[in-house]
Amino acid sequence: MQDLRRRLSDTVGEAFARAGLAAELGRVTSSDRPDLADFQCNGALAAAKAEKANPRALAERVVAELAGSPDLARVEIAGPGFINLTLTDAALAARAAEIAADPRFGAERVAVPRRVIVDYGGPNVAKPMHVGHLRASIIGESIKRLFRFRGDEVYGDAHFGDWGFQMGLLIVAVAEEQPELAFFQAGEGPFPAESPVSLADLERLYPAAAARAKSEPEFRDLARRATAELQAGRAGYRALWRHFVEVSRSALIREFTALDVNFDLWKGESDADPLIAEMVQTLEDKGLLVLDQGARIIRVARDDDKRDLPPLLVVSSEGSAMYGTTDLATILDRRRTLDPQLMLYVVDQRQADHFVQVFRAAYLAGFASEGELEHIGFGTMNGVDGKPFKTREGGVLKLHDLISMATEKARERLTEAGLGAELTAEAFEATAHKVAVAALKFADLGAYRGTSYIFDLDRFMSFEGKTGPYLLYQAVRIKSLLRKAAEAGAAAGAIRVTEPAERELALTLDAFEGALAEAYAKRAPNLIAEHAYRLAQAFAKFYAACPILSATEPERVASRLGFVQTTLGQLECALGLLGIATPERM
RNA sequence: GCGCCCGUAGCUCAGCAGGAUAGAGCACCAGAUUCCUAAUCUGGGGGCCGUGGGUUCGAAUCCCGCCGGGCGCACCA
Repeated sequence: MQDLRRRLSDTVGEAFARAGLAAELGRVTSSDRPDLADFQCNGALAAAKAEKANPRALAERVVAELAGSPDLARVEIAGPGFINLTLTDAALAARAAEIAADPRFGAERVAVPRRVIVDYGGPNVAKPMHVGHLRASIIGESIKRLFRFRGDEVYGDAHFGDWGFQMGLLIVAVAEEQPELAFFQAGEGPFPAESPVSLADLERLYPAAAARAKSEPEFRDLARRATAELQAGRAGYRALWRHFVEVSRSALIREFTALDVNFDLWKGESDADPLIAEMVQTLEDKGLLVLDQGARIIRVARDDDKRDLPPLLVVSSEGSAMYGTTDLATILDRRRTLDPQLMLYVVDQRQADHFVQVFRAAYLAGFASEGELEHIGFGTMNGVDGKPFKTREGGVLKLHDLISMATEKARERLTEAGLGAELTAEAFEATAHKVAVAALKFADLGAYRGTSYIFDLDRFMSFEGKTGPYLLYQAVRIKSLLRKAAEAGAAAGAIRVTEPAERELALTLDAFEGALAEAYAKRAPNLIAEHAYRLAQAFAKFYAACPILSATEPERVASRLGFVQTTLGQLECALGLLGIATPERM
């Protein structure tokens, strides 16, 4: 069940072929001039360039071949040779009816599903999530949902940062504060089952230790040795480390759940550790490892590189694994377990070079084929001053505090609207939370992921304009209308298209598939956000222009209720792909 | 220094497989409600698309230079 754009592309493509031109030129797009037509084809212009012919004359030939197409009310040539296509109301109504009957609201599936791992979120042991994690979580979650909806078999992996130097830092920090702990004794244990540290301890110890490591080489070396010993399997360190991981993970899951971000896999960097020794041997056997300044590296530069790409560091001069090492071993691990056809890394754009290094190393080692690994980079979130987001005191804002701020603002707005009186305290709180999450997510996903954006809570939380709350409002208004319809015993029926607002709504509903297809191809959720907003707007127009329950004829009520129901379904579907849930009232 | 990204309306951002009059939201101005959530809708003003060249019948979009901003450049992730 294709969308109108695809069907028209086929029709017009055939007309191009019959006119002796390339069928690919028949590509149809939605009209740039909705006042003139529904769709357009610019193929005659491209054909004219190739054939050195008059574009209007070529367009005439194509249009002649289109004569008699039953769905087209008008076919016109405009300007230098645009072919403008206008559908009949009946064809539009038929398509709307298809969408209404479709549990996928007009969206298609990929022809050949792939197994895909989306690696996102990037939480770390001992580090509370901060605003920097917001984008990775929001964008990754949306891409995961989009790929899954398109029909791929998708696994979201949190890829927990639970290995490497920061663990050594924590171990020496705890050892310094509580040297009497059993964990620091040699031997195989047993070791205490209770964690000697709380989340607050970890959050206090880690930044202090990280800062000290920068200024005190002795301390840094101590931590490096601890890291190496942990990775070598020292039992006490392992036992202590497991406590760090558990304390951190349970806190992180709470944070992610608040954002409606859910992972299928909580694999950590440590899971790749058992593979490292073997992997290093394999890399050695393949002749990829080179000893350089005491470290073992893989050279990944290529002749046609425009700059000097540093090698991938596989084993540090201390003998420990680096994040590139675990990333590489993780690819090997995934190859052996899930064997995905695609791995998407939703990570800050600033790590682009790192991923180029890791991916090339993986290709060289034969752990993946060219094109199976993809870095989905994103820009930073900046403050209203245009600089990376900071708290008023200049520190990094915790994600938890950010969500609290947004929720508080949502409560204020809802109270202003008098919603507090209508809902139970519990329902009010749930709604406020939904509004807050919608505001944050829509603001983030509304902009193209690659560019940085300015975080302005007041703007995001506005109930007017291109915001999450506006979209929720439209959905809520529809739900309210449908409740009234149910009370009145009115039901949706055959869809008819008569009013201009109905035409526009039908065309917008049809555009869902195109938006999703492009969002999928470009890994760009902002296109879904854009569609959701257009749909909400088209509905608002329809709602203002067309009486629904109070329409005079029962057929019209039924038809319009069909539009209403379908709009709600597609809107909630689109918002769902953005990770946004709608409340019942607001 | 080398490389990557960005520069579009007062502000925040789309558009960039070249194509008609460059769009949206906010802000500003003017309207609309006996009726389904007006937290809405309608209309209006506002732009040498950073800049200078080039390719093309046609450039915000492609190529080159320059200016301005952000970021990255192995033993932290």
